[in-house]
Amino acid sequence: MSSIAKTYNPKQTEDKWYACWMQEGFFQSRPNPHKKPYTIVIPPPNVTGVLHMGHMLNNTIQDILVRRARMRGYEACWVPGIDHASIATEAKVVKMLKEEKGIQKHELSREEFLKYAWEWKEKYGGIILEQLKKLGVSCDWSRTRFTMEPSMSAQVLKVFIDWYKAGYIYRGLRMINWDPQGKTALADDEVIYRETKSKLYYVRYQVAGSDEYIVVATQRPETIMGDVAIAVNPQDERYLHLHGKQIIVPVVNRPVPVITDNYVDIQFGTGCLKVTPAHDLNDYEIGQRHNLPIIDTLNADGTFNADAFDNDQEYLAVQKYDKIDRFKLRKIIADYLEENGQLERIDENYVANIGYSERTDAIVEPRLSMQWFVRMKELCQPALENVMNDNIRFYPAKFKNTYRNWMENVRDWCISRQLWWGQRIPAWYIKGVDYDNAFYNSLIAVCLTAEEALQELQQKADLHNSMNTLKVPRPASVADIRQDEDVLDTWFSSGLWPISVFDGLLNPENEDIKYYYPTTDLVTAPEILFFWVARMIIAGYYYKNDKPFQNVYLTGIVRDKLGRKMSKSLGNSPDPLDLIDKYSADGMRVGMLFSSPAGNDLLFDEKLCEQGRNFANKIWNAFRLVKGWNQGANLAVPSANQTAINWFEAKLQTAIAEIEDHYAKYRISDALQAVYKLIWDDFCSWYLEMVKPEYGQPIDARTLQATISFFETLMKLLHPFMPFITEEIWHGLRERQGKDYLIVAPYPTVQPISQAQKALLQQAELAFEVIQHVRNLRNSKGISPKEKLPLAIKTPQPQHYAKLEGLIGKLANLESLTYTATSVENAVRFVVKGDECFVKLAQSVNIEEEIKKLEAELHYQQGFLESVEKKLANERFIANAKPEVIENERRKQADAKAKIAALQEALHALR
RNA sequence: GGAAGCUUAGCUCAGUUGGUUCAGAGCAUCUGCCUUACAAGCAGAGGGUCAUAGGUUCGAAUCCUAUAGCUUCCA
Repeated sequence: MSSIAKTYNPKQTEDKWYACWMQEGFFQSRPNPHKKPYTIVIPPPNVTGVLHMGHMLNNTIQDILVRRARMRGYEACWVPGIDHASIATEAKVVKMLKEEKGIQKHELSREEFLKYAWEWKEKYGGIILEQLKKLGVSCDWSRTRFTMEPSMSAQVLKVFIDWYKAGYIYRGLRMINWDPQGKTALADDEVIYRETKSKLYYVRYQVAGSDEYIVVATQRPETIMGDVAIAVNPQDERYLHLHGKQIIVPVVNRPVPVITDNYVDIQFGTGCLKVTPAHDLNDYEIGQRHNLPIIDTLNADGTFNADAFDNDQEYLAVQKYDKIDRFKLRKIIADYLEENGQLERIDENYVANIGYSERTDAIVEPRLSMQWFVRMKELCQPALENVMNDNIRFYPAKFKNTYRNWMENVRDWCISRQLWWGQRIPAWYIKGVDYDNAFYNSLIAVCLTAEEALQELQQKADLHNSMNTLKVPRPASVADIRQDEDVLDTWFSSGLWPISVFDGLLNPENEDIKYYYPTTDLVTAPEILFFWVARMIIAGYYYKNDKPFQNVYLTGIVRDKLGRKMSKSLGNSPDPLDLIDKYSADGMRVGMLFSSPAGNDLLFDEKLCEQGRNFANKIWNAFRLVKGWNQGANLAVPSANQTAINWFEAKLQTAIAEIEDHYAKYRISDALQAVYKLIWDDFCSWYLEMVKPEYGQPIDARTLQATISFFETLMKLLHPFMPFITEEIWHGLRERQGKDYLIVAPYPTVQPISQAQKALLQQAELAFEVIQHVRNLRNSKGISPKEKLPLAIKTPQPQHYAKLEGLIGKLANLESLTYTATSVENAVRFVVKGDECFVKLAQSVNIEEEIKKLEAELHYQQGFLESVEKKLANERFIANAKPEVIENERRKQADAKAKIAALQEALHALR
């Protein structure tokens, strides 16, 4: 025994076994017609990211599922990979170039920039995947994919072209969310709304041809120059007299009409709304309804654009503001209004819901822009249906609601990004044609190469010129055409992930896609239910006419103890690698799981990892104990040991069934909890104590072999959660040959238990109760656990105890266990079921105390019996309740009666 | 503004079809133990009007309604 360390040392163990598993190729998967596939595609982490607690949780769960499937005989395939994270990566590379090399992005050509970006990706891109190995994840690393590698990009472009040709992708002028810092459009869901303290400016607008003025409340005075109308609610009596009048817009002195629109909230501000269609989504919609002009006063970088003003007088008025940043301009305009007596007041305590870019955190600007869109409505139909009818199951199911809500109100998806890092949109234009005008949309070629595009554009130009008086130039060579500058949204490529990782779009008949698709489980965060999950489902039904995965397990958000989301800026996130270092990967995995029911956020506490580490140590010491036993020659198995073996065998079977049930419902942390209890409580605290030989004594062969075999089963059950220590112990329990590794050992299956086993489990419960009473008695009387005590049981059914006598004697440290027909004098007594138990003590018994204790128990039992009998006396209960429920109440009644009788007898004897 | 969800022990959470010996676990607390596998441990104990108010039912933590508080998603 001395050769095994007293505390478990995970460090070498973990590195050793991970290397072994890799070398033996256990993670690698190939289509195998003799096995059923079990497939997971990893939610690809960002190339820019660092490992955080969310990855830990997410990948721990995936690994548990994969490892269990592998042991259960499935062909388990976990495909890892990373995504290119267009905006985030480009921002990082731009920053790096500026800080390290003093290069501005605009000084570089697209090709030069991309060269740097790829270098950056090569250097940092795989970090997370490397770090995940420390966690023990069993991904098939030979299948690692990257969303921008050529074969993946080719698939992305194919989809763009397909969907364009099918009419699902179009180019259009839309109000989009513009990130002035990233200088790119954002999808709706890339905008994060936060309550932000702001100011509300009350500005006076003069009514044309009168001295009257109205007051308009605005949060953004810098947009005043783009005002094209004043809107009031038609019901608003304060402004009835202004209907049809003209109002003079300050600064530019533009007369604009007063219009009425139900959108205007009478309560908000003054009830007058300035309408600036170019800079507010609602205003844009009002503008559309009322046929208002659009004056776009902002440049792409968020500065003022004086060129937007066609009217000379207006141009002269605003010329001085040209190229001034929007926030500086806000101040300037406010000051200007103030000086001209047009600013009535400022509400300094206004809180507005302001949109920020998810990537750059810049305040998002609504902007009209020519972008590419996916028409969602029709594509979403099968994706919605198949979730609602449970063809794809969500765990927890409550997310179906959220999903439906989004799918039913889905809006077209803006997929173009004004960036370089990403798949460049395969759309081609004729140089010299003004494509800002949607009229020329018919002169766009969507195809892979410039050569194809040239041909197509020539034809289109010819056709156009034959039908229109406004001619366009006919491109003579590829030099006369240009490709779209923009790239595609990253989610456009990750939405294809479950198909594209198997090369299923360009090579749809290949072995892999046929075998592994649809994948089995997807584990991800609810935050990206729409970004990602929904889009994979859409693509899945479009291209494979089948779901991309059968089950979606949605994890919670990892928060700190105070319930705050873990973030770098708050500094409240521990470094997962430090935690692994401190508590081992096994400990960390257990810590993550301990408090994470599906879909609920988990408040992470390092204590849980500590608990995981302690658990590993507990197992380790159980292992030390068993390894320390010497098998005695020709020793017969003692009957107490045989009972212990029979009991644990039965216990094990019920636990396996329970664990199985938890897994079936994706209650992973409950499954862990059940394994934890089985090992710590049932195996270590009860079973090992039952069979443990006295110090230095040998153990019989039957018991030793049974114990080792139990230990093996337990390691199998625990392996998905704690892969390292279990593999270590697996190899420590027996000599192993060849590929006899736990990672591929067959997982225990549920065996039904017999009536005899059920009875034994019940008898053991009774015995445990007796043992606990005796232990409690020692505690309360200050009697040492070493002092042996005599126990007498007064029972009409001694056979209930017969099998476990030896074990009761051992675990309660009894001097004797006898049955008695009469009360034992001068003894401490307790009642188990209907049986009175007596422990005679050397010290004298405090009769008063004993009476009090028994009376309290009696009082409770009587109350309980009363409630049960009330139920049974109720005719309607007897009439309505299910037979087994009534049966149960009868049993409760009988048990309580027996117990009361025993208690009364005990009290009678004492008095 | 629209929608969904949550509220159970000091803390974090289970509680499956309404009925299992007064509602369970882990952590924390308290008591006693350095008992020859384990102090990263052992043996025990205490702790809950299941948010509030009604309702349905023989029976409610569980179903319904309202109220309060919290959270998330969408706009």
